[in-house]
Amino acid sequence: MGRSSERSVEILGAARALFAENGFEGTSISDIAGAVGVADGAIYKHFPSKRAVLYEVIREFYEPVIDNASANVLGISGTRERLRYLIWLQLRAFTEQPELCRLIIAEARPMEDYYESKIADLNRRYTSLLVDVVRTGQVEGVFRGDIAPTMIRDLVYGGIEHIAWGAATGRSTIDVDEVADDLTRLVCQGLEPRPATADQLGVRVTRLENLIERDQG
Amino acid sequence: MGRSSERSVEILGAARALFAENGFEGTSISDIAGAVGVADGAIYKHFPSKRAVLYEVIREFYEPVIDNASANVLGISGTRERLRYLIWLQLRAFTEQPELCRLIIAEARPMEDYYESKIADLNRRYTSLLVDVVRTGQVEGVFRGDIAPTMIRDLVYGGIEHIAWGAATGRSTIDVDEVADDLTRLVCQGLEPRPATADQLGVRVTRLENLIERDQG
DNA sequence: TCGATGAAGTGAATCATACTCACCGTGAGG
DNA sequence: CCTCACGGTGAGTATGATTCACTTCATCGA
Repeated sequence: MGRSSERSVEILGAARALFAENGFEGTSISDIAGAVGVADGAIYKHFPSKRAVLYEVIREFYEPVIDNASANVLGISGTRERLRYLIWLQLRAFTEQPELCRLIIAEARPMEDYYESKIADLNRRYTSLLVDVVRTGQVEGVFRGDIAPTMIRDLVYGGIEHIAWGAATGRSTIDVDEVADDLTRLVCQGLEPRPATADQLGVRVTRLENLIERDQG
Repeated sequence: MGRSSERSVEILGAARALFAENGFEGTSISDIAGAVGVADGAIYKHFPSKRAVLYEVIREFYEPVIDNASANVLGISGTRERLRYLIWLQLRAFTEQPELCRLIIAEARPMEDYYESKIADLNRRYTSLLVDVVRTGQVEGVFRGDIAPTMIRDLVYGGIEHIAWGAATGRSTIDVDEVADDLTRLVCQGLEPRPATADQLGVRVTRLENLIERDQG
């Protein structure tokens, strides 16, 4: 068992490097076995499939990131600051671990069984941090309550993905702090509860006037 | 030439149906050839590769969508209304053509050469409609000018993708009009120019005071 | 009418690659 | 000393994209 788990670690290390370098499709089992220095069949003594190797590589990377995030958000006070932190974290992941992010988004997520995999579970756990922050904001009254927190989650993470994709694939760069500021500002302002304006009241008064006149007519 | 292009149309029709049903990976050249009633090799007399067939299937679907969108946005007055229209269009695409959307996002986009393909060009043309709308809004003063319109584009389309993904893959449903309203409201409110608040002015006054005191000190 | 041409079609061969399997060697425990 | 499970081997299988030598046949200039 000792030797076996060491070998597993070796395999995962080699796989991670190769996947990051050449992608999942671009890496063959032979490549991984060759890098470790064993025959192809040996890989299957440790993992049931190439895909399982990929998922395990991702899990090893992802899990500490999530633990770190969950541990830290709670230490931040203020809904806006928490939101900014989560946005900033994600943007930083894209710029500091572009290959792994690319791997997750472009190679793992499109797979048939992704949504039943451990990786999808990790992702749900991770993004639910933001859902909780938004929900708290709504309870505290700093955010409008008439919009689903899950929609904000999708908007933010989907948006970040698109914004940072160029950076993750090396076709452009982003300023993490600046983008985090812009996004946080936009979302927080967009979620602000609005006091009644004269315009809105005007519409409602007109409607009432029309109703009353109809009654009288 | 007549026969040839007819055959190409047949191939694309069969491919589209099969790709939509079983995905790109789940469809073999033999499947397509079989559906058309020719030998495998015949496909390669019309398309250089399986991937080229996919790109062409997508292009045929995508191009009219874009032409329709470009023709119609200009007929809509008001920045907010135009924005809502583009958001609504995209959400509707996800609910009405879920298989094609899935194909583009999960199978075409992760490919190596996607960003050099015609499909990526079409996408750029399509999403630039929204960039133009936002830019116009900034020029007219209904939107803040201190945020990149391309960021809004990424936020909106990335957000929509995540929001509608469950619907595109049949794991959930969305109310297109409601989501379009929510998103439009959020983005427009988030982009509203803000009049100076006492808080902001306070920061600036303090800064000036400090500068003056230093000069005097 | 007829031979030349080339587009469309054929299907077996090639190549790449994930995965299986029958067998091997070894070291720890009985 | 025996055995047996575990890690390892590498040839074999299956699948699927792509190639290619060859065939068919409609068109066309002579």
